[in-house]
Amino acid sequence: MQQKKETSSSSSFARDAFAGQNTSDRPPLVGKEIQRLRQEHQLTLDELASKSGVSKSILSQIERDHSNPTLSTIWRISQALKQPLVDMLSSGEEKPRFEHLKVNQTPVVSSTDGKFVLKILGTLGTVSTLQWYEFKAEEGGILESESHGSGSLENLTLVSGKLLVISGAESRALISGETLRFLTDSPHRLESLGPEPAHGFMVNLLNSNESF
Amino acid sequence: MQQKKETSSSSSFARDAFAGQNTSDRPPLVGKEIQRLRQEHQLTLDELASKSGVSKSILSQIERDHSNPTLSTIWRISQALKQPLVDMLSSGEEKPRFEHLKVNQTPVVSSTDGKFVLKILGTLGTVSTLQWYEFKAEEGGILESESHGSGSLENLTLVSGKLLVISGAESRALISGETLRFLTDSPHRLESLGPEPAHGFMVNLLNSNESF
DNA sequence: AATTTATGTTCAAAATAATGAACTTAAGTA
DNA sequence: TACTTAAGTTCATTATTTTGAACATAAATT
Repeated sequence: MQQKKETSSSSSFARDAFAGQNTSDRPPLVGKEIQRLRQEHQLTLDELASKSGVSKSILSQIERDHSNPTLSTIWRISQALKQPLVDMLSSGEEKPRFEHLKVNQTPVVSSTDGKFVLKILGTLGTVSTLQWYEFKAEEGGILESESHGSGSLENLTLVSGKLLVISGAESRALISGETLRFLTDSPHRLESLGPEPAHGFMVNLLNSNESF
Repeated sequence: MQQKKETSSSSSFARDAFAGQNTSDRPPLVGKEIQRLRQEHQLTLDELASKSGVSKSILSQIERDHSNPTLSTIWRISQALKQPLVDMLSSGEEKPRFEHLKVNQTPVVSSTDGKFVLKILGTLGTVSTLQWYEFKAEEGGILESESHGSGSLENLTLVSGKLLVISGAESRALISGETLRFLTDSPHRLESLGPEPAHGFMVNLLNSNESF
């Protein structure tokens, strides 16, 4: 340590090890994110320093990516900024922020007569436990479904039109604006009553616990 | 430098700053996790050292939580173990609970100017991990949201109108029929571009540290 | 303009993380 | 048993982070 680094502004850290954006082969650059959060919280370096217990000089350097902070340092900063440590680190990482599905990329299922159209808007869960849809059905359009498995739940909101929902032995008629939540552990059926087309959304929880 | 630490086995780091489990007021202890991963990969300290470029002595200390690694060190280790840096750090962290979520329980939320109306259609999950909405917004209607937490995902489908979505530094314009899936771990904003009112549907996954 | 005040940056020194070599310990083998 | 090999730990040294104080800069006040 007799051999000091040249000077902070030309530290080997920023120049050699971490220069440039975090294009996947370098540790994340947390500087910008920390600065953003600090300013969002309306804190000065002095204030953040006292809140976090990290000296203001190192804060200044970290924000400018002139230092390679220690785990404990990052952690103390994240605490002071009430930000999960993990978020702060991943903020610099390139994550797919948006996934934009154009009109023609949205999967569409329609009944054989074409009167009932179901657009699959999304799915979640490794074993497909959740799916949501938009549907449009002209008068007489029918969607028949098998059982989705024990405990499965369908949440249906009708935006416009009239709809008859039959599940098991029961049935309900829905009018515009209403929401129905029902079990789909048996075959069920949706039918547009018209005269105007039915339009709505569904969120389905598919229970895949095959443990019964 | 003249004043050396006593000896690594009684380093002030482990004893004072990081002793005990990570019960929320200390930086995460990554040692156990790194060791687990290394052994899972059937690597010796020497092998991991050469793969990661981190010296084996410091690896040994880090695994025993006798050192407070640098961001770049943790990162190089995570690369060698093919483990997302964030996962390695969060393994010891306690998961953020979401009691503090201010998502309104009221069925309908509207912006102050009344131009953006959000209908809460439903919720699922014991800790409110899933919510879905219908929204309608006339031209200029704006919905501002805080971060929903790390890993949170918003799935937005526009039925009609035009909508501008801004999340973090990025933004997208949506036209009728399109779907956008984006991360909501930072403040974000929806704006109806008009002239016709925007109408759509959202499914939000409010998740802690699931990697979707 | 001169002074204060607030904010951020740089500097020398101190603390500590990282390195490579030497040292243990244990397991296998002649 | 002695010898070798393999894996991990400790040691002395080197490289860096971190600190606190001094410095710079800009904005506000007298």
